[in-house]
Amino acid sequence: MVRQREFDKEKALDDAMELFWEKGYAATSISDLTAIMGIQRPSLYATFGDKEKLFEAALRKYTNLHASLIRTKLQHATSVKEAFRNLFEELIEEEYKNKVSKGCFCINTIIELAPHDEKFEILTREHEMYLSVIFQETLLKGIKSGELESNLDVKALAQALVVALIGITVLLKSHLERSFVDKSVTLILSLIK
Amino acid sequence: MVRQREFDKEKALDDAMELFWEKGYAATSISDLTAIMGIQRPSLYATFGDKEKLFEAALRKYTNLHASLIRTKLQHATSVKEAFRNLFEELIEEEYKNKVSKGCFCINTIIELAPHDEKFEILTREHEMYLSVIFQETLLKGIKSGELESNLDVKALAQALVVALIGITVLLKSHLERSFVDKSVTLILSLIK
DNA sequence: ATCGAAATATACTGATTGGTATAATATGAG
DNA sequence: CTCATATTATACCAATCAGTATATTTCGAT
Repeated sequence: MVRQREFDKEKALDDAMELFWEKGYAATSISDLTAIMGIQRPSLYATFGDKEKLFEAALRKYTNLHASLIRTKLQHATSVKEAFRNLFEELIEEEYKNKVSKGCFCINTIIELAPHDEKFEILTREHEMYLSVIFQETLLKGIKSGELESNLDVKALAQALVVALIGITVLLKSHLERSFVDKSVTLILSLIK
Repeated sequence: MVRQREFDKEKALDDAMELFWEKGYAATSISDLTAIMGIQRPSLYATFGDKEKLFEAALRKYTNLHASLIRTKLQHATSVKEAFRNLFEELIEEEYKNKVSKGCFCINTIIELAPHDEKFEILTREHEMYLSVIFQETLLKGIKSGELESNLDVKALAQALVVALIGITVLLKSHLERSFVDKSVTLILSLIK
């Protein structure tokens, strides 16, 4: 090792993640990336391989962050019902705040790349399955604490909540009126008994 | 008018719709389009304007077809519950049949273009709202016929069903295991009482 | 102080992008 | 038959694409 890298690799990857997240794979050019990452073209290729490798690294970073964020939010709540309500409401609040709604990087990739590239089909599928596992664990805790009914179909409910989360996230990107989103969320959360 | 067009405009638009639906806006080139539409480049521009205009025409054609397809399916059923069950199950069956899952052209566009182009934000939002109206009408018929409880919150339920439909459609693109999808659908449909 | 390896900056590659200019062809109106 | 017009086919445009060759700079090991 002789000359040290002048930029922060993780910071650069963060910047790439944000841009791919907002614009998708095809609509993001290498020039866009080097501009926002603040590095030169050959540095990008030397550090991250090529455009697809960089995208994959960015997506993996996102799914890890996203999973641990959701896990944390669900853990730090006294009531399971309240935890899920907060999860959905914060998502809604967040998306209405931003002018350009980026949605979920993983969902965006399911739509754009999963059907055409098995690598991303697997990566995104495993993330969604992992979310349902987190949801299951949370629901189980609620049953143990006596908050939720013991005959609840935990697996089905967790999976339905993932479906709802995805549906809501997509709808938020077209700025659907707030009451539409709120009403449907309330009804779906009523499945948690 | 002197020389008649040698190709069928609606047929060509159909072909463009299929390709945009499968690959999205950015990943579809004019060369891809002229190849599948079987026409020359200047014919495409003379007939449809430019790439974005062609995409918009294709999407409008899709949303019209999609809405009337769903309306028909819901009308031609004796039971409202069965009608919604069939709607979801046929969607699932269809997506598992195809090797490349195209999903829903409107949802794909919400993800790719709605956040960056108000024209598509509005177009896609209105389609999803229209679907919820079709769902509401169907649920109301079920109440009138006595099949459904009269105190049902029709609007909220219709909107929740749209959310679920979107979530399921997205998940099908990453080829999630069948039981995941089936279980969550069954639970969500249990909201129709 | 010198050498070599890695990171940098500039400039370049061939291929592809969306969009057109041009010229040949077809066809109905007069 | 002739002319005007719209459609066709070919060939082209500048701009941008992903990726790289080259040359310079940096800096620790010797």
